[in-house]
Amino acid sequence: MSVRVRFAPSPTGYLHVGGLRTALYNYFFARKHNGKLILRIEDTDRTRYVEGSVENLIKTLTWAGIEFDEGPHIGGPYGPYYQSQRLEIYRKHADLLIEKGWAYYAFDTPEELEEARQKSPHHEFKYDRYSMRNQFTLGIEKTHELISQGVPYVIRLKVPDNQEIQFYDIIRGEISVNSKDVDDQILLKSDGYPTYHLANVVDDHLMEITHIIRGEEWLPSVPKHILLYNAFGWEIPKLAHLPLLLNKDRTKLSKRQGDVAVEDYIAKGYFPEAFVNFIALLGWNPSADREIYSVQELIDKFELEKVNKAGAIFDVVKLDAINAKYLYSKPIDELASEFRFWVEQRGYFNLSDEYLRKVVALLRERVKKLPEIIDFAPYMFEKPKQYDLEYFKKHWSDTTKEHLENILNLLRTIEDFTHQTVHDEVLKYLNERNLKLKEVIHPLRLAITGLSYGAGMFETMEVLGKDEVIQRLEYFLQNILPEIQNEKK
RNA sequence: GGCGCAUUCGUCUAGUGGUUAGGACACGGCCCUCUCAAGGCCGCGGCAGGGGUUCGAAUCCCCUAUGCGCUACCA
Repeated sequence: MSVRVRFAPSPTGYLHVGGLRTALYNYFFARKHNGKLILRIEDTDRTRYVEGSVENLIKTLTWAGIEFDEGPHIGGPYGPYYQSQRLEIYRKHADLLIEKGWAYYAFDTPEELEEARQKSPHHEFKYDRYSMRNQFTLGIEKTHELISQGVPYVIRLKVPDNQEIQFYDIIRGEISVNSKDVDDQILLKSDGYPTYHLANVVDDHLMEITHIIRGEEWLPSVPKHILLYNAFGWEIPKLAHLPLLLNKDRTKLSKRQGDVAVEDYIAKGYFPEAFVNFIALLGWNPSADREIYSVQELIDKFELEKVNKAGAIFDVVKLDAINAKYLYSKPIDELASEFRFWVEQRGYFNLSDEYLRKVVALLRERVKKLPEIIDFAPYMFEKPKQYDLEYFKKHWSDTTKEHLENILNLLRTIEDFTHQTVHDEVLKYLNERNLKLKEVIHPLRLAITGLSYGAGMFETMEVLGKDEVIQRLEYFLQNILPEIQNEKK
């Protein structure tokens, strides 16, 4: 039987990084086994629905390079792929469970249930079908009467009293739970929508899903699902419950402690390849002898059996390191055109492709993310607004001004303004006077960039160009120098 | 509270009875050097604890501890 897996998010806003990893593992698994990947939207909670989130989900998944074979955006033979459009199907199956005696009607209101919960000492509440308001306490006739009168009701799963429910998880192995610890789960809500438990079992079966790969938070409800599969007489898909992604303090990854939306990382300028690479390695590792893998390699090497059991902390430092590796190795032209987007977002237009290419080539090794170049080297985009005074104090001597003026004149004479020529000329000047490069290179850097750090100074000068360099030197010597020397006193 | 799952350097992990417990990121040092990076070399640092089983345990079993998840007419 060919592999069919699904990613089934809830349209509640953004794509959670944990969700992305789940989607990724499903994607890897599907591709590796030449199977199908299905996108199914679990929108059975109308109160949590966020307008436009499905489009956003698909957009973000696409950014990450995940392609679906079936889904709401592309259709497919097992649709509809919105659960909200499958209500009759769930209703029919719920009725079937009632008929077979696997489910029953209940009339307790949310308020009544809440009250019962409050009364129990330590969250010990479990639905008691022999004391609450349902078809067992009310009787069949009364039940039908209430239903025909239009009294709201839910359909609950009738969980057997004391039965050991066993199942096998590909990642965790044999797991066993006694049914006495399983609640009579609501399957069909009073608004006619199914709960997750009914909907996912029915859909996974009807959509012929062969492997359920999802987050660990679903592990405790597997017994309910097993009961449902058995009640319907259906085969249970293979199960694989992924470990959770955690905050630095090992709590479940949450909004409070950083960004959890994939969209946030897109906005920060991480590359999709790098982000996917990083996320994929949280909870699974093909060999551990390196950390950079292409998507194709991840697909080829992926094995559910090798996924870790314990949760993994989402560490941005590592993400940055991986992103930096991609930044150092991507083709310059590709980076340059992408860089234009970030540069323009910051309000810098009218920069040539060639200029952006040079800036990226010179500075990419000094930052973790492409847009960081703008903050790291603002002098590439505008004249210095301020000058590092500490840097000035450290490298300025009584003769520095004179040398800078001489070098400025020297630069004016250079026709071929490349880093090599400038370097040679400046060094010639220094050698003639028996001076070291350090005596002028820092003052030059300060005058031209305002900062104490940056790429090689001759390379920087070449990129900025002769006119700009001369302008900046002149401006510094005439306007800035008197000012800061004044301050110094 | 109940039930379930988990536990190898700070972090991500390799490891499936015999290894000096390996790698990467981070951190520290050195080299390179016009600064900052990058790169190279070196270093720091770990099997949660306790019992078993075994000639031998990070690996198998049990207990404890800790963490996490679930315990909704949310997914």
